[in-house]
Amino acid sequence: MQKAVQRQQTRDRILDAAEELFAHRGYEGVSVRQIMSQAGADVSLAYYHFKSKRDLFDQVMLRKAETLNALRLKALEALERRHPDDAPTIEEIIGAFTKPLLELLADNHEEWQHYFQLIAQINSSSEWGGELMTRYFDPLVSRFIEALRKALPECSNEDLYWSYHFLSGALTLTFAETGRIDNLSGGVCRSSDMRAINDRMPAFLAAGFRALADKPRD
Amino acid sequence: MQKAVQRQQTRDRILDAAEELFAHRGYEGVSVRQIMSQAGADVSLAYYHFKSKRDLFDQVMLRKAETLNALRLKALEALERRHPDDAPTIEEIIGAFTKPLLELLADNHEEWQHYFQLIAQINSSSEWGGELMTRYFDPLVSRFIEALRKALPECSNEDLYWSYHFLSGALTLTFAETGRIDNLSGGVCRSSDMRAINDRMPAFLAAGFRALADKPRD
DNA sequence: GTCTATAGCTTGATAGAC
DNA sequence: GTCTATCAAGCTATAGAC
Repeated sequence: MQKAVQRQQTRDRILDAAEELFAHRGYEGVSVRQIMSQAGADVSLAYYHFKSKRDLFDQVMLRKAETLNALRLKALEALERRHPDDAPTIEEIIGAFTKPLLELLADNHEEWQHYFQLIAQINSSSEWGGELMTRYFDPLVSRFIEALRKALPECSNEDLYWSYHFLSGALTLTFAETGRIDNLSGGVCRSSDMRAINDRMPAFLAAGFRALADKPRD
Repeated sequence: MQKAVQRQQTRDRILDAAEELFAHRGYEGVSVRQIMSQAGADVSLAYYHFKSKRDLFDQVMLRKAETLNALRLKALEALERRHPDDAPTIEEIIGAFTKPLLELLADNHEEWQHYFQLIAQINSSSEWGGELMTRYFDPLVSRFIEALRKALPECSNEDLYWSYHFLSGALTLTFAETGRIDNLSGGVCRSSDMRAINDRMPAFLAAGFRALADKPRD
């Protein structure tokens, strides 16, 4: 039993190191050697625990996606239970989508920050964005879009998907905490100010959804 | 004179090849050899025309940023000339920010698509996003934010900067054309449908700006 | 300005001892 | 399971002929 525990711990240390380095420098910007050096283990162990560098990357993506998707689904289902007859507001549904991220960051900032930085890069990558985001997140996203459809029955499918797409861009960039808004605003705003984000993002995006839903059809 | 022309042509071919490959696979995912092979020239020529791989990358970024910034400034100034006394609407200002991208894509799709894919990756990169986007785009962005401030005098500085930040995420992801919305929507929406984007993005984002500007202050 | 050739290093991945 | 040692390939960058 002790062996199995240690095995899992080593595996996790490798995944943690890979997550952080991939998040900062991208898949191609990091070598297996650098990952194992940060994990404090020998290079050959990477290939004992994982099939290849690419397999290691996939496991990094998958590990936290499962946790995040489960929390988001739980938040949405709790919201729907509170509205057995009517539909929740757009703000509430978007809140169920974003609140889990804020809570995970509040609990363990560094660890989840690395993951969200990684997701932001993948989402914007022309090579991997379409395939990987679809694989890891779209089943859950479809579930959220269903909820949004019920709350905006007059909204066309196209408007709904484009609205979600704009949301996705704003969300992933925001949680990447690149520091750009700090520079642009001369210090007035800070990338890491999760309270400022929570106060603004759902309202901003919900207004966008409504604007497209209410827009007169051509 | 002929020599100077050929020199410039070779330089441009190298920049074109670098732009396309960096856009698809990122800075670290591409070798100078691959770039020069695509450009149809010898590896050593890369180091004749550019100081290093990183210098080549910087020149790729700079070349089109200058064109794009100039067109955006022209669009904003033309808009302001049409409103000598009153302020333009938020939609019009956002339109002046996004229309140049659509026009450049309409004229020369492939070339500018590569550049926008590159920008999307840089913007979302935790390593480079803050620094490079600031360097290449923030002077112009500050000019746009000034115009938005005039159109939304009741809006706080913080709300303005955060609103622009959400805009930036939505915009760069959209023009990256990753194909994700094609997958998510089951083909209902297409990443490359610039008409659909032009019909929706300014309205979506303008509504977001107004929602934050009108939000009661705590 | 464009080539050949190569220095000096790092890469992903594996074989085999213990 | 964890090490040492290593391979073949690819990398950035430069020196020097023409």
